[in-house]
Amino acid sequence: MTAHEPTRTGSQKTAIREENERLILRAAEDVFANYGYEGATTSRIARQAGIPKANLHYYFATKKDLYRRVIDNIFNIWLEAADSFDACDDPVEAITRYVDKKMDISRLNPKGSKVWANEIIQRAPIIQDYLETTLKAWTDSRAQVIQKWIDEGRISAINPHYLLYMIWATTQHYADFGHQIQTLNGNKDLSDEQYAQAKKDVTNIILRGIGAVH
Amino acid sequence: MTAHEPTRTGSQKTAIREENERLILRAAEDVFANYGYEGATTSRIARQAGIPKANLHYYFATKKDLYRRVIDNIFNIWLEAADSFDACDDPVEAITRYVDKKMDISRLNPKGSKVWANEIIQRAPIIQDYLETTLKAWTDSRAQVIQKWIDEGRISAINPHYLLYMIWATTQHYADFGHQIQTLNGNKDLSDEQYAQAKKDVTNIILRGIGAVH
DNA sequence: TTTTAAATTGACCAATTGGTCAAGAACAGG
DNA sequence: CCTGTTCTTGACCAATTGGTCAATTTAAAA
Repeated sequence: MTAHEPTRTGSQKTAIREENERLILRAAEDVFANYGYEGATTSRIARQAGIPKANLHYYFATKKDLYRRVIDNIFNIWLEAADSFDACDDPVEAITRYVDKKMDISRLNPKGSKVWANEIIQRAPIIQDYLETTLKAWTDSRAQVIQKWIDEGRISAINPHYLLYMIWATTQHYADFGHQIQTLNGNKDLSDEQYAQAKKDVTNIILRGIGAVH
Repeated sequence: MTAHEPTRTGSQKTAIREENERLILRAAEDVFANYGYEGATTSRIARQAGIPKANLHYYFATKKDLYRRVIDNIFNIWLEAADSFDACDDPVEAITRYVDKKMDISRLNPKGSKVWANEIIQRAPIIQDYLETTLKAWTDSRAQVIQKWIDEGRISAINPHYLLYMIWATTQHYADFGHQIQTLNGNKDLSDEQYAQAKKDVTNIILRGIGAVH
């Protein structure tokens, strides 16, 4: 709980608080993504949110608190996308949907993905508990689903974990390495058509690669 | 040129200088990878190299100089690996070799890969020129090779760039997200056997995915 | 209106940062 | 040996950092 959080019973937030937290979180995501955790300064986040630094610390006691909230957000977005994996039992459709959603997230929310990547690269100093609990549980459970597909002969025998890593790596690459992709694309962002094509190529390579389609 | 570099004609370095630069660069790679550019402190790098901070600044005038040298290293390592792409005209063999080498680098030199990833995530503030010159030239040239394979009907029609991104993303993931992989592997590093299997799965999925093997 | 709580803010602080400097130590060639 | 260069290092500095605080204003409740 934040030090300055109102002490009223219940956790209802004022409209002012709600709005300001939203502004701060949006600015924080941007600054953390572009400068890393240490490179991000609370005064820069405050400036970008359009408020004095002291006011930022009124809403978020420490930089770490703020950071954790930003990571929370992207992690929950991914978990929601992951539901598409469960929505159906057909490997082709499940993987197609999952890749589709993750590619969309990389396009619409690249900053969150970058903050996550940064955190993992630096060995998850803040959110190691997420990895060991929520992420591990989700991963192992979906690996079982994939293993079932293998046992049923619907896809070829590969290690389910390495398939998941491949999907994560490829889809998140379009967010995390978006700047490199943009540069190699003649300093232009991928157009809607290009992005759609990338999505199609990625999906096809994976589906054919695991023998789900021929 | 470094401010304190000896002014003698020719660029021959003392043995002492050679050795100390090596020590510092090794420590710098580690610290930059684990803390990011801003999070890394010159005093920490110096401590890890076993020398006083003032001595570090005798060899490398600024933190930025040091950082650029570290990035230079990993970039050259990758460029060498990329030669395997040219060594042979068969798509199966070329891609197999390239993936193999890149996976090896991810295992043997994960820190360099992490520093690079960090730099790209933060929009390449220091090494943008590399992306626009060397990397762009290399990429476009190899995309042509891949396009030729497509035209000859040896692999299916996909966008060569998106295939390259997929290879980069997947192989580098084993370095950049190594900590996540380790956590999901029960907090144990991938064994030699596991890593070999991952390499095999990655290679097979890609080769089958682009219709190079059946 | 009065009263109480929430929100705002400039001024401030201790700690840390990248980098400097001057004085000396070690080393090389003659 | 001597002489000039390379190397080493503790002490130091201006700038920046995350975070605090007390004083004030705004909003909500009674």
